[in-house]
Amino acid sequence: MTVASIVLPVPLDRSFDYLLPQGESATIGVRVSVPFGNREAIGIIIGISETSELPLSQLKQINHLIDKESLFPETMWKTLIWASGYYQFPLGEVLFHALPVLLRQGKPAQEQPIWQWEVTEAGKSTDLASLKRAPKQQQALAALLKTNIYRHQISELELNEAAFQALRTKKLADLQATYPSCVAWQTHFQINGERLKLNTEQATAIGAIRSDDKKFGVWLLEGITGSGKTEVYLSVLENVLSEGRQALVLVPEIGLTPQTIARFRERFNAPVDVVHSGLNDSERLAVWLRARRGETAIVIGTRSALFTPFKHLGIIVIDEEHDSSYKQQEGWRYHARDLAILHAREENIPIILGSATPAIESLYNAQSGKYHHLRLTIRAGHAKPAIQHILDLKGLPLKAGLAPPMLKRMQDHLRANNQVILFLNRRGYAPTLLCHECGWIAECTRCERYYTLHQNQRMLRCHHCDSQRPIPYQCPKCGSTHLVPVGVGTEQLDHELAKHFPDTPITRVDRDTTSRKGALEQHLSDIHQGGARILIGTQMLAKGHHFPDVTLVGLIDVDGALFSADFRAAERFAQLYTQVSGRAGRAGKQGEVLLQTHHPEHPLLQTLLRQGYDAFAKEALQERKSVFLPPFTYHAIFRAEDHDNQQASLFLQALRQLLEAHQANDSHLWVLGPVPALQAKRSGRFRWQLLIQHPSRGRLQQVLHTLRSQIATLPQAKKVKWTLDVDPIEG
DNA sequence: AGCACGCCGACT
DNA sequence: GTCGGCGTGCTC
Repeated sequence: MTVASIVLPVPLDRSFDYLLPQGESATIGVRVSVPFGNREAIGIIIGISETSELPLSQLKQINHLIDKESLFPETMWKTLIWASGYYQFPLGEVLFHALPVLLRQGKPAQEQPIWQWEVTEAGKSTDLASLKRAPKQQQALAALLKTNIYRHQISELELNEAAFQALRTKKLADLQATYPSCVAWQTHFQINGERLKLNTEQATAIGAIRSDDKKFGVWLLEGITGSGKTEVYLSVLENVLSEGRQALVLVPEIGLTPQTIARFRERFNAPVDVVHSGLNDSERLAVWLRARRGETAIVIGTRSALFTPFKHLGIIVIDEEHDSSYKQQEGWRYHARDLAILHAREENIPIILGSATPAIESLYNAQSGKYHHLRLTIRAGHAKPAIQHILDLKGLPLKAGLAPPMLKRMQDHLRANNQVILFLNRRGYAPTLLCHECGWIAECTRCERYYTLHQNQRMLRCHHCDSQRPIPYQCPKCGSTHLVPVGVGTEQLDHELAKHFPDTPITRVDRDTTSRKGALEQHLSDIHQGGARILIGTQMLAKGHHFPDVTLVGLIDVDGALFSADFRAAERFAQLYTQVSGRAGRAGKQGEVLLQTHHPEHPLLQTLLRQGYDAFAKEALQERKSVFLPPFTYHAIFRAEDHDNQQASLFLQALRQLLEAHQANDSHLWVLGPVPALQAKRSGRFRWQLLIQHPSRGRLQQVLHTLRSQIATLPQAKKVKWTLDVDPIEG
């Protein structure tokens, strides 16, 4: 009897043993259908043996095997097993997460056929006139006599499915499965088009990576905006692809711009597959299969594209490696950049981390020699660096959060026929609605957070749980009708500027104006075509896009980032600031960046503006070192939530007690909490968290591991919803 | 996670 | 009298 250990997509940290059907053989990594409880489930075999901890008579038998060979390349398998341990997340859920949806559902790991209608012999010899009483069928048959018709094209040809089905019952036409034919791209690989002329820095970077591109190595490519990072990626890829090896390119969630994709497609005479949110499940599976068979040369995609299996992967590129969208923020909280590095090591291939503003962690790794550090400091073309000003708000009269000098500069830039971008990281009209008589503030009771006033929708909305209610006419406490908005959001900025610049078209880009599908793209193309002169946006406008006619960038409220409780807020601000100021004034036009703050003397601002991102990062690293923060220590956060305010806190307190036993013989183990989470109450649930810190990653892992096995014995654990976040990026 | 079993409140 | 609420327990 053969016993198979099987994991399932359930939050259980264990496998289940099943008997293999008589005469069948199986290997690790294949899917099976098994009876599980009183339902049927898809599982993945993780081990084969002759024995089980249970008597064989108690084991159920596998219903059937779905795959003949493992769905996971050897290296991917190792990476995923490691990741399950490192992130303390059940292996079954990790493995299923790494598969396309259709494979999770048990669909065969084969290309879905494309169905096409074709005419039968009987159909060919049929007189069209005989169908004159069924005009639709007549048209359909006439069309089929000319050429086969793909099922998905029927509506485009103004024919209908029913007509074809009728022809089938008459045996005049039939459906035929076809599979896209494939020619090996390697045999006629070619590099297209003219290469841009490289500057010395680019040539050096390319040379360095190329000379070492057969083995593992992490290359931190730090290149200022406009310094030609993409050109470096492309040139390095030339080498890899010409040897018949494949490439994986990861981009941030909103960084997948058509221009970037076009550059990869244009350069190589080889198939480039893009995994984006617009793909349906079968298209995703198709990319997965093509990559696995080696039929695609390059896969470009966001975080989850990391799990694409390749026949012969030659290199990984992580663009904008500092971007927080590489960290999964729910369920299995993995970091795609960190896992990609691990995977590259497993594959023994190079990995390039590209950014204008590398993560502090990455710079630290470069400094300590773990990564190679390459710099691109020369901006292409004639663009001069932007002029930077700090605008001290103290004592200035503000109009919708704008100081007079800001309005003046906007006026100047608009007169010169340029575009202006204003960043304000707060959507809605005003962050609070206040009663002028008694001081009452409109608050979402489920989250204990202020409602944001949305004037256009005539609603109060909670930005934490997304609940909404009508704007009250009277104060519910004192009955006064004198309710006033306090603070400024993008919507209000929009209103005010429309009054101030009545003839200037304004576009606002935030979650409210881009929630409709395709709306963001529409806004962006408007901006590009010059249809908007003033652009108002939250952070989402900053990433990945550049607008050549923008010469003035205004940051409306910088103080929030300077005095945040989250130690990473300053880093994120510095990255945003550097990215946007790098984009001001390309194409030979002088750019200008204007920062509004009440704290112009703040050392962080001073360093950033006078000496740039690298100097800022050095100081930030020093500071983190002195207060024992990452990357000098490692963090893990237990979060718990419950409807009852007590339970989550009690559970974490119990955890803390377990930790105290570890602390007794390990003075480096720090425990902070339990404390209420940043959003202490959300959607009616009370949220608490417990931070664990240790200077040794391995030691922290051991502690987490034992802790997790102990949790099962805690009675409090069953009452609350808890999660563990290893290497959290939000406090 | 599902899904069943099980024991208490408002209803055709 | 039942339908159904979600607490608890189990899954080879």
